[in-house]
Amino acid sequence: MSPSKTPSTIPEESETGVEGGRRRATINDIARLAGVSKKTVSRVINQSPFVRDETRERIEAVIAEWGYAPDPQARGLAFRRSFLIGMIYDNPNPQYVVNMQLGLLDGMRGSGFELVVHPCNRASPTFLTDIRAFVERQKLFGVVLPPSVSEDERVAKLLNEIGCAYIRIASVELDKPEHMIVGQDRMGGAQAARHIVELGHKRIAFISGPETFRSSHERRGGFEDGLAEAGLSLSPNDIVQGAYTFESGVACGDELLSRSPRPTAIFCGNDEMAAGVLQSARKAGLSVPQDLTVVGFDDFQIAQAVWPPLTTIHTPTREIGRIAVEKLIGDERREPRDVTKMEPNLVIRQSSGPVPA
Amino acid sequence: MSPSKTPSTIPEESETGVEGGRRRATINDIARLAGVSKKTVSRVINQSPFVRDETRERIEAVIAEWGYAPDPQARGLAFRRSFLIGMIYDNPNPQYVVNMQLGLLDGMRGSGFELVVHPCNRASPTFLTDIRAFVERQKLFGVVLPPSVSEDERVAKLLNEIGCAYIRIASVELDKPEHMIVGQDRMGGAQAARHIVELGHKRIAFISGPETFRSSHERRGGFEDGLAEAGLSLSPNDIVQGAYTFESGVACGDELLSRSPRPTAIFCGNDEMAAGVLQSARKAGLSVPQDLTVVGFDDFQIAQAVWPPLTTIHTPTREIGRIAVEKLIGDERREPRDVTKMEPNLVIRQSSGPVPA
DNA sequence: CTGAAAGCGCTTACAG
DNA sequence: CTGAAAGCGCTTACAG
Repeated sequence: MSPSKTPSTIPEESETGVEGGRRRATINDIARLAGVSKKTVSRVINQSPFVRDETRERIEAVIAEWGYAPDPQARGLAFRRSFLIGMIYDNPNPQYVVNMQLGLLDGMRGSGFELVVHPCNRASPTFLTDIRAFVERQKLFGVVLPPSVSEDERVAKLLNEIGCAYIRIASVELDKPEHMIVGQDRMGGAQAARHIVELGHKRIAFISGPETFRSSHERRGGFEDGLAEAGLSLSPNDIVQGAYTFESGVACGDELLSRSPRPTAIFCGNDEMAAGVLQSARKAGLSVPQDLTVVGFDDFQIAQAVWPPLTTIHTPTREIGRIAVEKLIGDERREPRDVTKMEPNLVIRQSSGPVPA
Repeated sequence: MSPSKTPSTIPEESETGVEGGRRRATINDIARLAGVSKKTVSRVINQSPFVRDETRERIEAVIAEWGYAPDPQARGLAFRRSFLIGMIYDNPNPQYVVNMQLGLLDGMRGSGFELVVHPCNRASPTFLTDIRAFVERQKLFGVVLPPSVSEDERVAKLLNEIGCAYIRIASVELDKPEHMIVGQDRMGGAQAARHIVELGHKRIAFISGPETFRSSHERRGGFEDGLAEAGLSLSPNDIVQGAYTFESGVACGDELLSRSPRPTAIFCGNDEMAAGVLQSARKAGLSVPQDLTVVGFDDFQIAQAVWPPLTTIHTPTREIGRIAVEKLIGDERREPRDVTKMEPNLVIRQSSGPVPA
């Protein structure tokens, strides 16, 4: 087909080179077999437009035949950037972490990128140093930051300084559009409020997440927005501070349910706390939803594992992860990189019902 | 201190090179600054004994001063092996996955290795091809296989063929000692049996995990061992097949509790199913532990989130992860690489109690 | 549209 | 105990 300077075989190949072959093909092998220079093969790999169609097709055929895939380490060394994407997170919820990882992997499937996970601790004295060492040493292509580390301005500043691409996943827009995926927790809070209002409740309480999570404020704010639409509002007394944990849900539930008159509906900042309230209600001898309506947020596994199954606000965590990666590795020329917004939605199960007569 | 052939500075360094420095030091910089060849620096990095103490100290001082860390990509390219460790898994439990990841990261802290996660699906037609491509392309240093993918002999065979180091985490020894970490689920099953027997139960049932998980068999076998110690045994009728899911726990609970006479104690293959049985008991109007004793396995988060909190068998997932990595990257000369065994242990909470009068 | 040279930051033989 | 040369598998200038 075309002259090749050396024999058209790969040294040491005893079998097919694909199945059970001893040595993987390199760019040199492909170049030789296709009768071109390695630079031209490189152009094909990197989708350069400056290759004649005929040449490209010939090279692509050889690549396919040999099952060649460029070595990410060599490519990374030359590019001065690896093909690794870091997930840096401090979210304590296993379900969230796993869903997010699956979403990120969805987004990089077939791209040649790999996911490197990096839990962190914002309270650690080496917090920023650790992240910097991780990113610089691995020459990460980019990082994805879920809440609450996504809300830390120091991290964003650091990443900008060292020139590392990043996506922040948060409940509000806290950075330039190209860096943001917004979960719109506020909208979810309003959905919960409308549902509770429609059921006729008036004595309504809210269990908030920790102050340090932006989502705590958004979910509360949205809830108040939704109540306001019906002319209702939350007094400071109606808001109790939890910690997004099951135990804190129990404690907050205990406090709210001991009041007189007690609330007929409680909206919780997440499912864990809602599950805690369910347990608190049981201890108090109250039936859900007959005596008390409980609404959660997130729609993680626990929402369906408790009894009764929780009415909650579903957040599309996995989809958010996929879109985050696509935004990170995506084709810059494809579209203006505006902020990406995701919508939560209400899932009605059995923990919510009409206000008791 | 010693002659250096070129000026003792790093080009382009405008600041300290550590904080806010523009360029990271390379092996060449260190060699020049220490007045040695890069090969000698390489010897220090790789802990070669053939370096004079004085030389080593001088080089180490320069390395520390500049905060130099070798580039993993360049090192990997030369070594023909990356510094990435893969976790290949198909375990459906988020808590297990996260705990295992944390354990693996514990084991690699400070080592320069990074963790690349790779969920897989044993039912996929490209299952083995995917794993092969992942391992070969990334030139993985090694992989850790938790259950149930750890139980797949095809994967072990593939890894052996392509010469990739691996550790299998399983409930029994299914490979050479150097490849195994054994969870000893059998022992845990026996612990559950002894606890139930001590409480005086005679009508005892077992809800098994899926046939495809080795742990299902081990947990049952251990449970039967423990019962046998007290002269008790399980008839085929006392064993119901679940699927390690909450829903399957509900279904199996429904079946067992509709029998007459019904069992007074149910041992479940994992916590998820035990939580399902709790829900089933509630539907049937039974109190736990007054009317029914329920015992789980794993001691994941859900064990404490349900009501009553579950008596269960704690498995040290995170520790197992740490030890798996240590075994993988550990110093070969340190010790004979025998099989590593981990012990589960009984955690008594409120779902178990004396047999009803 | 294509290629020869130099380089990314390390290590492996091979000498001494 | 130490070093100069060659190479790992790619890409970036620079030519043509």
